[in-house]
Amino acid sequence: MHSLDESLLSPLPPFSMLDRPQIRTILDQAISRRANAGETIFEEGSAANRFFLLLDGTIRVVKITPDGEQVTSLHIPAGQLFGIAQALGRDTYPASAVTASEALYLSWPNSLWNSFVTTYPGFASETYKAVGKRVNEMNTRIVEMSTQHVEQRIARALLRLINQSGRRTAEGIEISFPITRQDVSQMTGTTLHTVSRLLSSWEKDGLVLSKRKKIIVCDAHRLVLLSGE
Amino acid sequence: MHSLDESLLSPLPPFSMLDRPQIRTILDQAISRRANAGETIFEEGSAANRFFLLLDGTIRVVKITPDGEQVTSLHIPAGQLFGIAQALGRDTYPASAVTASEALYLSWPNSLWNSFVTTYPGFASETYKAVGKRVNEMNTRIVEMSTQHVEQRIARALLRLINQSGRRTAEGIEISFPITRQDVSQMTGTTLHTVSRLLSSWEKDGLVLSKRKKIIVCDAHRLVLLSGE
DNA sequence: GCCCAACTTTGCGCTATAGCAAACTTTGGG
DNA sequence: CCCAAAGTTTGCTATAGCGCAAAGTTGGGC
Repeated sequence: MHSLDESLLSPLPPFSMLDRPQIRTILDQAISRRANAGETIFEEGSAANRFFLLLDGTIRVVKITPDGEQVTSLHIPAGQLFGIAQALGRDTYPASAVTASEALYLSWPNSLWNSFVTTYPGFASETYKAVGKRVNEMNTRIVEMSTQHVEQRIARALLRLINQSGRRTAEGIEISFPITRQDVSQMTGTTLHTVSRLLSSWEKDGLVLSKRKKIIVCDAHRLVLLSGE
Repeated sequence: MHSLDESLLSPLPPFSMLDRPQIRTILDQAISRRANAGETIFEEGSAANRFFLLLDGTIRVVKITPDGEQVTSLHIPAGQLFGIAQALGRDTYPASAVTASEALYLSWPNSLWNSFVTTYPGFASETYKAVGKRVNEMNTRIVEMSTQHVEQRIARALLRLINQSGRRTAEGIEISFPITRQDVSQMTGTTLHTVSRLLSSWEKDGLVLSKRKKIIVCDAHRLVLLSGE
């Protein structure tokens, strides 16, 4: 495990107020790992004894129902903390974390959480801000699922994805990690069939462009209209 | 505004580790208010400059969609903190708080939040535990809405309500605040019509008993079965 | 005690979407 | 280069639950 550079962490909100020696200490306490796409980093319900920072890639936060269905509650882009059960006063992870693409991440034992919170200025507040954003996103999901049609929900899901982890290309904005119809259906509470039909018809209309495991939004503006403002 | 008794707060989790003089100080800084059923305590999006504790009654946490539809994301029973935007690093309330019944509550200016968190042992951790529980509840909602049918969702909603604020009566367990079909539909993402039909048929089967603005669960066990284990 | 507004019930038709099924396509590995 | 596995498309059918409409019921305020 070779030494990581301080510049990795210094631009990230939770650490932005710290000086290099502080970041050095934090890095030296971290374990760094790489994971292939589709690997599970931690499992729902298991003892939460570490917290994580995603350096590269995307993480899917997934819940599994008693009858085996998967529901994706959140996507975590690079640069964010995850698995922060401590911030929610929990000693067990509320959901599983699965890599959507190849990922690089750091982790620390929970025993360090308190010292991070108390000794590093800005860490606590930025963390709770992140929690707040996720709570907000979940809330939005609930509202959407209660009031909107599948078409609008899928449109919004795509918009959220390109917003959060879009990559500009010649044809439009591409979702920067592999994503299947199935994945989208798990994010929107539908079936892969419906997603497939919808994407096909959008592709005919030039709204999107999709290959296997890949979605490119060509006309974000019209998608916004479809999503119901 | 007469003085409140320390025994009001001492059994509540966020304050349970404090001694009477500490609670006295906290109480003396609080403003106490009463609200009728249906009153809005604070509005989604408005500046979050106070935080609250519900002493009596029930609060509905409500979001309103651009086209005026209401979605209830949470119910808060007596004894819990609410409007704790600070804990989520926000400076604006993420949803509106509406009283479901007559309510009694305390509130403090946000400027005191930090001192509460730092000077009162247990306050921070208990608060974040509460946040964690709510996050969990929201997650559950999302999973339910994604995978379950209306019947199951409504069954669960009722079970959750009697669990959280049920009152034992001769006929069964009664939801301890006035609740309409409309309210239930806003909690489950359906229409009042569907809720009405379902409640009627459940009443025929002896599962529930409902009057105007009142629901009593007679056979919780069979309701659990309906909810899909 | 009566009236009105707020709730509730119920019927009917419609449609968005799930469910099922089967064929097709892509891709990576042996 | 071919095969298997994973992902995608598409057609058909069934139906849950919504939207609309209209009539009933309840209870609080005057």
